[in-house]
Amino acid sequence: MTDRARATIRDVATLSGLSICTVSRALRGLPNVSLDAQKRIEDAAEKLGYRASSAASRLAGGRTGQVAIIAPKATSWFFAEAVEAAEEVFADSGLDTVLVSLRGQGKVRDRLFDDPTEFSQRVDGVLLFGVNLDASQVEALSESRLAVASVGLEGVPWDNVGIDDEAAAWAATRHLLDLGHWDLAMLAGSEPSHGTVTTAAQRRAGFERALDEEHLEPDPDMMVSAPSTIDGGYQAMTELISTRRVPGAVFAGCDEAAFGALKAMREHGLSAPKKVSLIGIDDHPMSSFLGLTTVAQPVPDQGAFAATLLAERLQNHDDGGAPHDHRLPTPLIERKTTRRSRH
Amino acid sequence: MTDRARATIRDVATLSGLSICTVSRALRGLPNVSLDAQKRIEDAAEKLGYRASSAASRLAGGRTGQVAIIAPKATSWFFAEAVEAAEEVFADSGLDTVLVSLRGQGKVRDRLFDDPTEFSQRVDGVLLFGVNLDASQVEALSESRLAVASVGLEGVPWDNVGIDDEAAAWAATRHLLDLGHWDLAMLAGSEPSHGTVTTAAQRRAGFERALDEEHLEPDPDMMVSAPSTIDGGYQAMTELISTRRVPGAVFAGCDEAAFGALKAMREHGLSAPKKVSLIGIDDHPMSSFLGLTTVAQPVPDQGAFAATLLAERLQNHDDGGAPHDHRLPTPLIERKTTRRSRH
DNA sequence: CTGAAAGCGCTTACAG
DNA sequence: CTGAAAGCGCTTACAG
Repeated sequence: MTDRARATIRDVATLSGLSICTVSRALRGLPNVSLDAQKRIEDAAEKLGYRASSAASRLAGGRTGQVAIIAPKATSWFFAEAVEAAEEVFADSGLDTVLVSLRGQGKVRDRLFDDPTEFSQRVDGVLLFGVNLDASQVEALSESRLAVASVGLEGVPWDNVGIDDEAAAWAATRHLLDLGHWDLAMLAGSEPSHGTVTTAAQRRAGFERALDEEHLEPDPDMMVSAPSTIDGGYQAMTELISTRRVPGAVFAGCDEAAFGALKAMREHGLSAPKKVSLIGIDDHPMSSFLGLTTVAQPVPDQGAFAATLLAERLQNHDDGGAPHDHRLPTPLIERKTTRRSRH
Repeated sequence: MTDRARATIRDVATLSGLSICTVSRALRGLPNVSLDAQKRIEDAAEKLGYRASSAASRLAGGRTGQVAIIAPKATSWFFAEAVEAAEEVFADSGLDTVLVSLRGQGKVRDRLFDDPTEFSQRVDGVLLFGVNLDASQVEALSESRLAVASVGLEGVPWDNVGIDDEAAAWAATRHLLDLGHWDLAMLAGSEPSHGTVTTAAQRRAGFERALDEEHLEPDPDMMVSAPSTIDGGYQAMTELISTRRVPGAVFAGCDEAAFGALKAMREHGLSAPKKVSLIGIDDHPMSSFLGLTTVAQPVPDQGAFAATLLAERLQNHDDGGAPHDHRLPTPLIERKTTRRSRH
């Protein structure tokens, strides 16, 4: 193109009749600019369609106008939705978003986080999606000049947004118990479900707490570990049915595992809720299609909220007070795979 | 952090005993550098962990080291997978990827593409995913200094990767015909399926061509338009069954529509392939789970291939010859929703 | 409240 | 093949 030359700060200075440096101050909302100057500068900038060069600005020690979104995997339903929502918020805040997928590889993560300088050169802040860092990485990051926020982490020294996995699992189990089921099995995630190591463990804890409240002893045979995938759920449920026993109800640690379980049940002539009640967690887009009862987690909301917090910190030059851990609600959505026990 | 100062080009120059400008040339692979100098510079850069500042480099008129991935929507299965694959290729080529989601809104697209200067300031190239541009936007983009590549477009003056939608639809229909079905219905996409206006139309054309080859007249009643979503397929199939007639076989313009069709059939006591044979296109991750026969399109491959072409253009300073339109194969995957007609 | 000067780390002609 | 100089468009102290 044609790239008709963009207006520079010098053009704005000339047009407004003020110096470059006053323009710079005015446009960044810094103090020590008279009302009159401010107005003339804004008018000039507007008329010229001026937009600061991010490269020049960054080089001179200012902002890049960019944030990084870092996720273990961009293809999963969860991340795709959360990332899109976050990107939208950033775009509305005038920030470009750099996407960094860890591809599920710890080594990519470590290369990146062992030296946050890598980032601080190109972005103003990072939004972490379920990326588990070790203590020294957390420290390095929080001491960097970067603004940080995350989704689905625990005990981090920056703004975090997530759900209460333990409570969600408890609610799911509680639903089963309330329907009169006491012979419960759990398809428990055996690995980071959204990259967060703790998710699976917490969901298991919620399950156990609900049983405990009813003075029910969890049957080890009924706790089967399953990767948080359709196939994982399929394998686990198949194993349960064919080598152990058919429980009265099943709590799948995530919806995708529940889908697999559904398939395994069907293959064994069992159906939900007729023979077995089945509940999941997540409210995957396919869940309503399959009629799966589940405990929903708000996915775009988590991404958007965390992005908003990060954008605000950036706007306020990071003095937004102490970091906060936000837990979003997880409503139970009763559909067709659970019903009252006949016992 | 601590941000221990990064090595600059000056450090590399000092350590290697050469001038800044020779270092700059050497590191960018430009000619006019002696073998000896080249080696000393590379060693020094390596030892210092030197990486050029993208801001400085950009400001001085060089590269940004960034590419933009522009997609209508980051949440759909197709884009999530293709984008991730592309991001991976870019990362391996040392490029950061800026994610831009159009959120399905034409106005966001137009604001962006009516003035590509917007981009050229921050990225070296753009990868378009099914983003339909009008003629003047295409021209502006191709005349810009940006390298461009795309997935799923048609007749554009840059590298493009996609599938042959018409041929894929033909193959799907052919499969039905080969099974002895002649009473065919199509659930035809009524809108941009992946942002590309032409996808739906081409799939419809492929369907019609296959019928035509058998001298079958397409029955207008059996061509029902359906948004390319589960619900779209559900509504369309419901309408077909309840207000028209039950065909012998159904070709769904995409797998998600096929899922919805499956549900509608089930609700009407019909099952595939018992009463009706059903085939889709895409090979959505859920398709194997549901046993759907389909014509697969390679999704990560399309993203990765297009990204590779773009990265190569960038590497070769864009003199890679004339742009090429690549069509990837779409194999038929026979599963459980189609079978031989009993007529 | 305002501006002249220096400098951020590169690249681009231009000499040698 | 190599290097000194100018400049990219900003921001940051520092004077006024």
